[in-house]
Amino acid sequence: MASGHSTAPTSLKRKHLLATAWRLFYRDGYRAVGIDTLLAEANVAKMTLYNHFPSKDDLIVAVIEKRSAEVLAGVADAVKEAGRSPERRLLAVFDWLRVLFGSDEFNGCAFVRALSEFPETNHPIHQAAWSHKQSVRKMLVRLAAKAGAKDPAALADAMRLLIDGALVAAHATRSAKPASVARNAAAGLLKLARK
Amino acid sequence: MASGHSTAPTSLKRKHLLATAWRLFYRDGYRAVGIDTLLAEANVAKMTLYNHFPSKDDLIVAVIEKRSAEVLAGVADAVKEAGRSPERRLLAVFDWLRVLFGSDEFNGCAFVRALSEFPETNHPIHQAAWSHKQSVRKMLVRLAAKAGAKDPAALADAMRLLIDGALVAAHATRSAKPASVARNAAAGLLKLARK
DNA sequence: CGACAAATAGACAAATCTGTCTATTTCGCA
DNA sequence: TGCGAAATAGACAGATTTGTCTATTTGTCG
Repeated sequence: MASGHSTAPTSLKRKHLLATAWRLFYRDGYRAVGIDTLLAEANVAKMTLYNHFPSKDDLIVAVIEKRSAEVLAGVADAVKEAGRSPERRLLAVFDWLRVLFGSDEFNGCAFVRALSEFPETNHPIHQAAWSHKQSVRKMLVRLAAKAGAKDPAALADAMRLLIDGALVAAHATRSAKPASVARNAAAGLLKLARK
Repeated sequence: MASGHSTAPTSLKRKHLLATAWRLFYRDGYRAVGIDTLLAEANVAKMTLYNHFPSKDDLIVAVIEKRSAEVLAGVADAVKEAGRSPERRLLAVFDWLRVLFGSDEFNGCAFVRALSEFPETNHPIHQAAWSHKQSVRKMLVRLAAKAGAKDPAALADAMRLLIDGALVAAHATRSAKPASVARNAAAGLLKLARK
């Protein structure tokens, strides 16, 4: 095995390609951005791309998985910063959302948009995007359980609806308000779920 | 003005094009379906299409507006069939969703998918799709007010999040369960909103 | 320096995209 | 039957799509 640069997933070029692909795909759409545009923007040769990724679809899947890891880490951080109160920890997701919505680069949910652009359930990109939503759900179930919900899975399911709905609304309105709406609703549902 | 066939919005060819476009766009995606594919499927000449619609984007907008009218009428029907109870009328939206999710052709929310495929806020297609969501919101505000919510707009906003979240989840899972999850959550929120 | 892997530019394929144009035929209606 | 609009097939433009291939250069490390 070679050491310095290789086609391994640690390659610098690969990381650069992933970063550029994320930026363009998220800004304009997965289908809307062509390979040539990406290569020009990244200043990378075409064969380098196809050396690291078998196809554009594989690149998209890699971008989604990378983004998923970042989001999960970001939310976990927000939970950690929320302190010890189980209720505050559960609702920290919506604080994270509020910050996200306030960002200039925010352009909707990359995963919802992937599900939309590749509507076929069996499509690898669709599955990668949904896999992320399932990971979020798992986190929500844990937090809901610690917050005293009688049926943590049910509360997590409802919260997921609020989150995805807020992502859609914030995208279209360019406003952070849906984060507050969702947070208030989730707080109410938690109250009911504890009784 | 001519009578029988014309380029007026009542044209038979135009309706046929809209119906075929809806079917293909909704199944495979707005960008994914090319003009040639649509024309072949509809058995219509290219110049006929461009005689009725200035561009593909205009066609997509027309498809979305047509679908919006159908959805609003369908939901209104569901509300009417729900009887007199204001609470049941408000929650009728979720019964309509359950039926939608159970359909074999269901493939996610055409409007969420349009927002996703055309993420730019100013884009006419994006605006047409969001305009539908605003119409739904107006309906929800009215129903929420009659159901006794202290802040009908706030309840409607929360319900919209639940609805859009359910549409996304039902798309990815091919299940009608999100309709029940959303309905239960909405019923809980209504209870809280009445106090 | 020598060797080898990685990255490069760019041609190329074969298909597809939206939209335009023309010449012809079909169709409805008076 | 004949007028005029509507629809047709099909060529065409010009750009763009993903992916392959080759020949060359760059870069790194022993």
